[in-house]
Amino acid sequence: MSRPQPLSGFPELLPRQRIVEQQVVDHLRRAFELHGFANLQTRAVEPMDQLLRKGETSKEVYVLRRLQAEDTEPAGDDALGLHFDLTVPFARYVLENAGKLNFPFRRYQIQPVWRGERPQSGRYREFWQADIDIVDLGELPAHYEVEVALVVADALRGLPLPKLRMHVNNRKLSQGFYQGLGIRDTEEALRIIDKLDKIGHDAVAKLLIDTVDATPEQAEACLKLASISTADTSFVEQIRALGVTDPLLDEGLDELAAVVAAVAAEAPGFVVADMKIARGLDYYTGTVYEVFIEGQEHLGSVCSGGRYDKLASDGKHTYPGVGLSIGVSRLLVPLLQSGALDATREVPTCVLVALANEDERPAANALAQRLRGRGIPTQVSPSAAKFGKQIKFADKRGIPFVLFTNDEGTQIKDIRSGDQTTVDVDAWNPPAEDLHPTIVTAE
RNA sequence: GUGGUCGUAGCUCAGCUGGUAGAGCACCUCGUUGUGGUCGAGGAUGUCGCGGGUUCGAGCCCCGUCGAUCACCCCA
Repeated sequence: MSRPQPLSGFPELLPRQRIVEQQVVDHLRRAFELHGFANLQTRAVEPMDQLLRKGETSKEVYVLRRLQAEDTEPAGDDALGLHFDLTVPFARYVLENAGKLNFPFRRYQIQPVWRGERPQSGRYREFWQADIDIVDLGELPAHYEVEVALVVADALRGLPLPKLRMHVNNRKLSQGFYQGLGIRDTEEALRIIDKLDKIGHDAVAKLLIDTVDATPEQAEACLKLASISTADTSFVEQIRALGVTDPLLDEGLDELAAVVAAVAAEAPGFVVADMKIARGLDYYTGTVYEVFIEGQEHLGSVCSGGRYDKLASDGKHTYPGVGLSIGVSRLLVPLLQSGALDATREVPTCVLVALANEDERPAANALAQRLRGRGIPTQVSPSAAKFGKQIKFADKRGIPFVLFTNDEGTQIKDIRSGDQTTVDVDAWNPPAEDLHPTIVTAE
């Protein structure tokens, strides 16, 4: 029997990597709660018709099937599929609980999602998303499009990550511009522009001409727009200078300028208005966001989202929303695997209580419990082996302190420096940075 | 889902035109018989991803499969 091999697209972490992930998630959670977002957890499955509502994403869904199901059993819309994001389940949850929720409602949700795609670096079949959304009843004020961007900027700040950049656009702006130009199928035009980075200027021009019947001049104007990218609100003048007018364009310009101005003020250097951001998902109707790791753009967006006006609607009421989803796995797994991110140790343990002989175990347990009582993670040595072995046990795991009991009383040794001093167990505290493992970045 | 490349010890890798496996690091023991890391000596380790085929003989050739990775697709 050979060793089991990993399953493609289902990454699993080692303990010290998981410590990093856990701390990042804790950080995000604290930040979201500081902004007043309540936590929510939704079930892993949704009915297929809910998941397929957006049409094109259908092929990515993992379908759930009973082992004992008969082949004759229908696997249609009443079948269950694993959710592929957290926005669609949330929209369903809002509709289901509309009567019990207070609007505007803000929530965060940190859960795994599943997609049946072929894995690549940064692309997984099971991965974690950290999602925030704000939904309202009927109308959603535009200022929430500013707020969610600020929350994410705040949440990502202070994490030991490479430089991140948020690219923002507004669908009204792009579609208004295309409309003003006289292009009919503005949705399709948007999808084509979204390919700009991948297939290049000329191929996009050709597609626009072939697919949406754009004239060469219209195609050129679309590409001109897409080339605009500014870190402040100067994009407004640049777009005005292109001479296209449309009411929808005006709306988009105002909304995007508000987002960019606010985020640039709050998190300098973080945001950039980027007219070629379009987003694949077709339910977005206003601001769209994509965050990239600078220099790692090939990984794709590590956080994205936007405003959606009609995702949650029961026919009578509509609950427009805006939200962003951080791809926790995409952000962390490549950094963990390359060693760019690591933890100071692989266990929570701060102190190892050494054992002189097995008879002392009850006393050692009591000693450990006193440290734990003051919040110091402590474990007792697995055996009364030679002290050198016991120190090695701690060293291999990165446990910084070993406690000995000898003629001099209780002594704590910092095994990094070798310093060993007699201490009062009920008064001793490790340096704050040693109490819990922390994240370290490779140079 | 489609196509390309790759898969040898825990890790990084070597292995000639097919002749039944090696290095460095890590690990274990001892020197140092109850305070680790250095140094020295010694030791253990693989169904060569898995399954099948060709051959007197396969780590090496062929087919399949699984995994890794890249591109497409799509997206966090």
